[in-house]
Amino acid sequence: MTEKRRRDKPATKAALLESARLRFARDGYDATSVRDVARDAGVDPTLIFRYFGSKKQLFDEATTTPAEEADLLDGPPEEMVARMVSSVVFHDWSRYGGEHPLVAMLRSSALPDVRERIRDEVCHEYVDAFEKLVDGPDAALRAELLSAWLVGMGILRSVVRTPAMSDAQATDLAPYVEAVATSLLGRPMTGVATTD
Amino acid sequence: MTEKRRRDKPATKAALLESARLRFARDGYDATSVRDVARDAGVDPTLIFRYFGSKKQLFDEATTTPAEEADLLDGPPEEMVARMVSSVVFHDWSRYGGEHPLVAMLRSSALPDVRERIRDEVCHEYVDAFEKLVDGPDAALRAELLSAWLVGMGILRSVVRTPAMSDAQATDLAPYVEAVATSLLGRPMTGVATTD
DNA sequence: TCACTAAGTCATCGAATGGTGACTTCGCAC
DNA sequence: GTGCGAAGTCACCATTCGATGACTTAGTGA
Repeated sequence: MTEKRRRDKPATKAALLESARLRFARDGYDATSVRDVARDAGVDPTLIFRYFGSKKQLFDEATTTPAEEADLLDGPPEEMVARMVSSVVFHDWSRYGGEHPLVAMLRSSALPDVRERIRDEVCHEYVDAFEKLVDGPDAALRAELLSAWLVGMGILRSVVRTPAMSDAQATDLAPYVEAVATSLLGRPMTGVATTD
Repeated sequence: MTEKRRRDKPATKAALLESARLRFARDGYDATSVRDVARDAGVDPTLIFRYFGSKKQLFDEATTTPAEEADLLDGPPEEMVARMVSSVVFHDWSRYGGEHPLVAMLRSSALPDVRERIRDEVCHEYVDAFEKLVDGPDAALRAELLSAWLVGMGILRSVVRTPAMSDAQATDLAPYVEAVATSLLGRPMTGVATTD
């Protein structure tokens, strides 16, 4: 990250985005200065304004999830919750400071549009998917209650670093994922995902 | 809050703490300036340093939960989870910007000692209490999984403002609280609390 | 080789930040 | 009333913040 780059705008932008992603995730928007980001990237701070316009626009660009991850909707429906748990809790998010981007973004949730982006992502990525699986009444509420569990697990594992959640493996959680998902969705779910 | 106070140190300190509590909860540590807090309290900014020493010490003093709330451990054990849900999700936290202090403090979780304080509070206030109720193996993990659900519910309701959770009443949640708590703790629990 | 353009640097701005010490004024005991 | 100590005010400091515009340098195509 610090090795000298020959003059190369795309590579410099990429380096800035990478540093920004990490800093903003780990320290939040306000605690991160453009000078910090530039120093991490080994780049002159003014390039941030040259390339992104402002600190806020750098933040926006750095924290929009790149939809890089394989779509979690693929695969057997009865494994969906297990797949989501695997993504939120067990995926390697070291590029985001060790937390799921959604969880990291909570640290910048004083910015009103960040709240909105979190809401959109939670709803579209998790609630909507769960809602279709609910068998019974209160589909929206039950889907949100399950989403809340995922968010909470991510937070307890990576932010709060509660002992049992920090040490847990996917197989440890499987039976409880199965039980709670089955209970909340009202249809049989399994706690293990075939793909990671 | 803005009405003139005759010279009264305790009242001035109290006003500063009240403003600080709200600002720090709503905007986080870094986005809150001592001048903001002082202005809200109708007080000269330098009094903050006079009375609290530094911004950080003001934060610490303002955000230590005053153990004011009735002890959640009182009451029938089978209602404990329902009581906790009622506290985290439905209690009026307007003094903290509308969020449970634990949830609000996540916004300042870039500060390492804040993380520790969150962990301590989650463990002592929720995990420990739940752990004693678990009937079966994995007591610690299952207690944390239930705590994670509470934290997630608080976040989805007050920070993310997901539609169903925002509109939900305690009675809407009761059957699901009962089912999930019973499932995770391995013993029959009830979803309604006799006291608020 | 040389000039032109894009990439990167430099000096600097004004505002805001946390923090300090000397000063003034209020309120109460006598 | 009058001191005197506490409560509150004022001027100010060093630093850092986001941001700007003029400048220099490197790479490339002709």
